[in-house]
Amino acid sequence: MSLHHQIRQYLLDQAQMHGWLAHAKIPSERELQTKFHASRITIRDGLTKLESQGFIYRVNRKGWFISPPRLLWDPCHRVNFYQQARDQGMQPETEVVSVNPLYDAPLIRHQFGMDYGNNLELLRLRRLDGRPVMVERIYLRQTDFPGLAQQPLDGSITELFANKYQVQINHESSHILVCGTQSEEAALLGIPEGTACLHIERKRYDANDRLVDYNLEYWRQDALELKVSSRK
Amino acid sequence: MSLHHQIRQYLLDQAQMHGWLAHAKIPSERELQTKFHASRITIRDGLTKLESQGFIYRVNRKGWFISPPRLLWDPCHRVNFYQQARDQGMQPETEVVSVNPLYDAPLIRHQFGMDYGNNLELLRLRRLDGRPVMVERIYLRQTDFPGLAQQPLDGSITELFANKYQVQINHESSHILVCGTQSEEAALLGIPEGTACLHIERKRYDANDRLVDYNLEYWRQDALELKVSSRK
DNA sequence: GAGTGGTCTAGACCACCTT
DNA sequence: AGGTGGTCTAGACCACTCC
Repeated sequence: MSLHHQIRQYLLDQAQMHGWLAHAKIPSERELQTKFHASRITIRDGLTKLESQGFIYRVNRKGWFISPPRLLWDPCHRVNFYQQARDQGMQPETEVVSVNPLYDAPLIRHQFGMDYGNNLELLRLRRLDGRPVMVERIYLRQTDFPGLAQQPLDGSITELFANKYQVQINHESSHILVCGTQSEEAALLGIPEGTACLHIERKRYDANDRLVDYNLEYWRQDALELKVSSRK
Repeated sequence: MSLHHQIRQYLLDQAQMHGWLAHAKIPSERELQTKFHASRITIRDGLTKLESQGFIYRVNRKGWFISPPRLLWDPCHRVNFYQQARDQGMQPETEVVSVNPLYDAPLIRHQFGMDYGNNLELLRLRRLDGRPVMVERIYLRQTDFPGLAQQPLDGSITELFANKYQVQINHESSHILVCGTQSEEAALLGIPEGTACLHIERKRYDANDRLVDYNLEYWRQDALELKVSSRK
């Protein structure tokens, strides 16, 4: 029986015995070493595998913790993040990390076609029950949303578009894949650079098929479960 | 600069210099060891990280290879797997691993409600350009599809439903998440047990809202990119 | 200062694949 | 038989967190 199975079983047993809950800290790597008479690398291999399966997660230099249930999310019937989280008994938070004009970013500007103008990047970190779970970069045309940086940006961007600027999202297209985190995203999420994450790239359009915003999301891979339904 | 970055950069440079393509074998771990004057564990850490990012993949005890482009897949406008793959210049194959009646599987039978009857499990392995990329388990009611096991099962199940049994899929619901592979799935995909994979759970219904089939897919995480559009 | 994970070295033996 | 990855030991030092 391979080691990460043993560790998994041990953690499951302990969790049941001691009533461990989501976010509970598990014994340190050195404790597990003596418990299993194994070397630290072996233990870490097992923990890393459990992490990649979404069973535990790590906080840099603090420890390993039991993963909570995933947030269930429907990218099509896109309801408000706060609503969605609260409905599932989680405490959502949003932190605005930075708002910056983009002077030179050909790949982003290319998304907006010939319609250049200065683009704006909004970088936000979202938490559930205090744990950072997602970093998103939102790109839009500064000219579409004058004075946006002075608005409260920690709520629903969609609602801000609609209420302050009379811009309605009509339809959207998303790509979903597993990829690695870049250094800034990793630092914000509190995970080592290069750790795999669930990546969602989304383009949202108005009723005239004009791109309104371009959105890159990076989710801790144990934090999200997507739900997609085809039309009936 | 962290090691997996160095390795990544080295591999990218080499790939460009030598014109490496998708599925090209990269130097063995021991070769990389001498090249980087690093211990094997350090090398493996780097390779494992590159793997979890979808940049390289492994074949058990054979080596590490450059990942090909991902198959782009829309679970809503569910076109035929073969069609989708060929349109993207990939060579698709399907292997029927087993077809077995399920006598006792409460979790599966529960999906089919009170309407028990013997359920059937169809286990298939799908390849792209010779590489195993996905394992799927399809569950259905034996009574809905008499003699199914005698039909050719390596093509589109949806078309078989429609053409041989006059059963039309009307709508479906999918859940998408990252999880670990069980031993049988891992063995079929040729990866170590417990490796993270992209998991899709799908339920498909007829026009009367009756569950037709229940489908569990396990994708190598570097093999797939999902595309989802909201209605316009 | 003590404890945590992050990174790394220098070996070892095994199972399996290729030749 | 020789090469590959899979698994493992027994150490080490560092950066950071907590107290």
